[in-house]
Amino acid sequence: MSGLVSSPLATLTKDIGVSTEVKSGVDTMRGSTLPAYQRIASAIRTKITSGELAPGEQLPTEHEIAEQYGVARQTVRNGLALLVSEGLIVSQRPRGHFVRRREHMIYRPQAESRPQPASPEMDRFCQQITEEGRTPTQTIDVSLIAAPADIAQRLELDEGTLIVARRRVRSINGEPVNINDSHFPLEIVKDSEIMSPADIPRGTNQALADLGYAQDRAIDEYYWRMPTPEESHRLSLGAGTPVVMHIVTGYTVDGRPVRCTRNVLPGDRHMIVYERKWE
Amino acid sequence: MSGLVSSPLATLTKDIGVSTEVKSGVDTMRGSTLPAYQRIASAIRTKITSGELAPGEQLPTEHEIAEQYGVARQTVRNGLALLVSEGLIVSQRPRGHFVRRREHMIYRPQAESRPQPASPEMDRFCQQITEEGRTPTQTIDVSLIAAPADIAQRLELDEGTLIVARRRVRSINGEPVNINDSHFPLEIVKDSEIMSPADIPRGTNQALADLGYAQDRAIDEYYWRMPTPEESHRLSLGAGTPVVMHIVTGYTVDGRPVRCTRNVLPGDRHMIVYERKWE
DNA sequence: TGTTACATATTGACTAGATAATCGGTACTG
DNA sequence: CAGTACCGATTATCTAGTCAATATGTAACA
Repeated sequence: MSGLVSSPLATLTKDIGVSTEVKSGVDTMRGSTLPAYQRIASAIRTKITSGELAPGEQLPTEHEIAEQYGVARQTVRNGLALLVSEGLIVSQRPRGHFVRRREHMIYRPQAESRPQPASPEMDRFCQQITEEGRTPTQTIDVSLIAAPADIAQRLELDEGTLIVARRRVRSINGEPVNINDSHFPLEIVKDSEIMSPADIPRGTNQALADLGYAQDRAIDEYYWRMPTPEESHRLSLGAGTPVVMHIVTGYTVDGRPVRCTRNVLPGDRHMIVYERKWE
Repeated sequence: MSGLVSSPLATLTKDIGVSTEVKSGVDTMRGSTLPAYQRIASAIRTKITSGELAPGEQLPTEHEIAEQYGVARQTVRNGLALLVSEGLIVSQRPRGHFVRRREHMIYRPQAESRPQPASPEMDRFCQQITEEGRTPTQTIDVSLIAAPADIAQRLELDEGTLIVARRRVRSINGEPVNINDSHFPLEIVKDSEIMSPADIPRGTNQALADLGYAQDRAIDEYYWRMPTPEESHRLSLGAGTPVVMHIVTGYTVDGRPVRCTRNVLPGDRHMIVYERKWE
């Protein structure tokens, strides 16, 4: 369906992209008036970004930090909460606070419409990143629902029209990594294998093509936000990890929308890669 | 450079995509043992997502909520902090807490390599979204820097090699909306107009082409995280708004990387749109 | 030896205050 | 009428504690 299954899975151990040449932040701008909990957070943040505190390393206890800075424990807790909400540390009760490990998985939406890497650059690019051979598992659930507003708009149907929803949660090593909900107009997929909650090895896109609705174009939309509690739970997300909504609308050659897929990608486990050609 | 300037700017007043058919979350799963501050957050969250509390509307004061639930004010504050970190409400001291307004701006990376919408679907799609005619402003700053690791890797140079960094902050109505830092190998742009901190109306890509380094392909990477304090400050971000890192590497027809651009997009102001053709 | 029970350290949740900062409005003054 | 000084409401920060929950290691026990 999307690029996840068919594209190479890989992890980036190096935390690329967080600019290192950028120094000084809000913290140093008005040093004296900055509240204590922010000063504490800043100090720890600097230690993390500078590498003094390595990923996975344990922080001093709240009590120790409080003593060190001469403040109440609650003040330290406020500072740590800030770092947790930034996704820099995690709390493992009652063991302590730890610097978070971060690794990215490559997500390549184009893999569903392009069988192989299109150019040697893409090849080389993907090779620069260590590959791993892990096999994903998934659970599928198909149901008939009334089209919610956003899906209806994209499928050019009225809100509330009956459509087919094919929901999937994909996991790797038992850990869920993304939610993938595809929606189809009922009349198109009625009585087809898409209605059955079984895996379709050749892909739902091919199945759709076999029904006479081959996709010719697709529009990808992305936006990002903090997860709802429901998503946090379904994807077992920690605090401070944003999610990206990825919505794909597929069109036939006649310009008719035949598929609308909604992906939820957790921020700490994915990286999207596209290739683009000048025209 | 990127799609922002040349593509239509628009806002989505409707908060699309936040699934409405998804009910019940962690909050209702273990009602009795859930801590008070989470119960309070849950109740307010439900009022917001259900529409009972409209965007922009003011919440009761902390004192009032504390009285209503029979808890200490600090407990209410913990609950509100949760909602702030989720990006659902904002605090305007000392006026009170307000439900956050959310609107998205279309960001179309392909606009830099495709002069106009490629298909009628894309046209229609963009028209479905209200357009606005606002003019962006920008500040440019060019400097010679030692290549940081992530840029060096993509430009296939050694870390620390001198490169040209062309940094921009783009604003609309005085409000900054994105950070855009382009990097070029020094030998390519030496003594060219790209070195001057002035706007290049025809675009740096065209300028690069005029120097004999026309881009033929590009690779887009995206990943998302919570902003650093420096980014929060530069983009005047509120708490609970994640950012997307967008890294573009441009290649000539020979496969030589000639440009690496790093974009930082604040999560509450952007939506990325791609069009993709089946091949 | 293997298992169970317990002690301990640490974070999570919460209370009941105090003081500071800041916006909006009001009353006073020239 | 314009400007200024002040006041009140509200959030921000912080203190100094209490009690609860829970991994982890330790000691007792069968």
